[in-house]
Amino acid sequence: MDENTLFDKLIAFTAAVHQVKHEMTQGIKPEGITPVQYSMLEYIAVSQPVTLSKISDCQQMSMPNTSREIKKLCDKQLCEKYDDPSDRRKQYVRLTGEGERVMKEAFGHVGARFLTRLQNASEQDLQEIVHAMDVLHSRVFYTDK
Amino acid sequence: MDENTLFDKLIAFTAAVHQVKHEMTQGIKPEGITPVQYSMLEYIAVSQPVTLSKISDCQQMSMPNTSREIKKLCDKQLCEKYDDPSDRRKQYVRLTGEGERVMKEAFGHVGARFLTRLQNASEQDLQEIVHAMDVLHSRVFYTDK
DNA sequence: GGATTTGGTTATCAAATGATAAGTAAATGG
DNA sequence: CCATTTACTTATCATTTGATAACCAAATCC
Repeated sequence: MDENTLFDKLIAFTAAVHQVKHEMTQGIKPEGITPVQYSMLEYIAVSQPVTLSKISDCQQMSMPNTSREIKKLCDKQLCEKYDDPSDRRKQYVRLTGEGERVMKEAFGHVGARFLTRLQNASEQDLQEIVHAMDVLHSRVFYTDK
Repeated sequence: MDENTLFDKLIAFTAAVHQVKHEMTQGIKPEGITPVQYSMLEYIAVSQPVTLSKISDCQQMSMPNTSREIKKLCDKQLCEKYDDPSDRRKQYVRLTGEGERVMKEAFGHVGARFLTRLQNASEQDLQEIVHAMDVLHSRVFYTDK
């Protein structure tokens, strides 16, 4: 396998995913939420409950800025903090009911848009697509570190 | 195929790609280039030559802002504009030699980081990965519209 | 050939984001 | 038990980004 071919494909592929995701999420962002906040909500939605430090790490933003943005999201009642009983320095963040609702709706819109791309795919095509995602997710785009 | 499973996987997958790409490109950004500018350079690198309107469309930023940022990149000698002889309103953008060099280096760093994720993959694994990218790129994450 | 559209520019403003310094309180480690 | 580290907060500032209005010149459209 030619290494450069692989790299070129990786670059092109990640760029494409990035762009399509960008298109898909255009206009769905809940009222009054900034892009960074949306991205945090998305991360919380799939990883909750999660500490501020973890959010800071994974979203690659400084703790002060993470703290500020989470505070804003809490003010908007989209998420809430609660103490870790075993370590009182730590605070976990989770979505509120409203936050769940908002993100569910956002994900629904994204889903609907993806659906238009998949509407003339056969059952077999879908199987293949799911398999491809599993392969790449587990082998290349894993995020645990 | 359960539609929700597919959506959940799509959401999780795009989030993972996004995050990994973010990690991969951390710290590689050439001196004095902002995130938006880097993203534009990346787009130009894989799509050149390309008009300002097209960049504006695909990067989903307004023409005034596109114009401003491209101007900055031209000032930095990373890209250059030239006229379309058949339509004198249009201007194409392409990387300069220096721009090519800078992006090649950036892509090289990203490639190297991906390599560490793939170092214990067999030839067969790599084939499978490339195939998976081809499937997803052509069926789900195509960007021509 | 005059109105409209297309492609792009300049200027300006507000908001979002990133970075830094300085602080608190709880846990951990000799 | 004192020093250090971890988890998080508050405040502040500069830069980036997004949005809008007003403009020019070339192309196109009746």
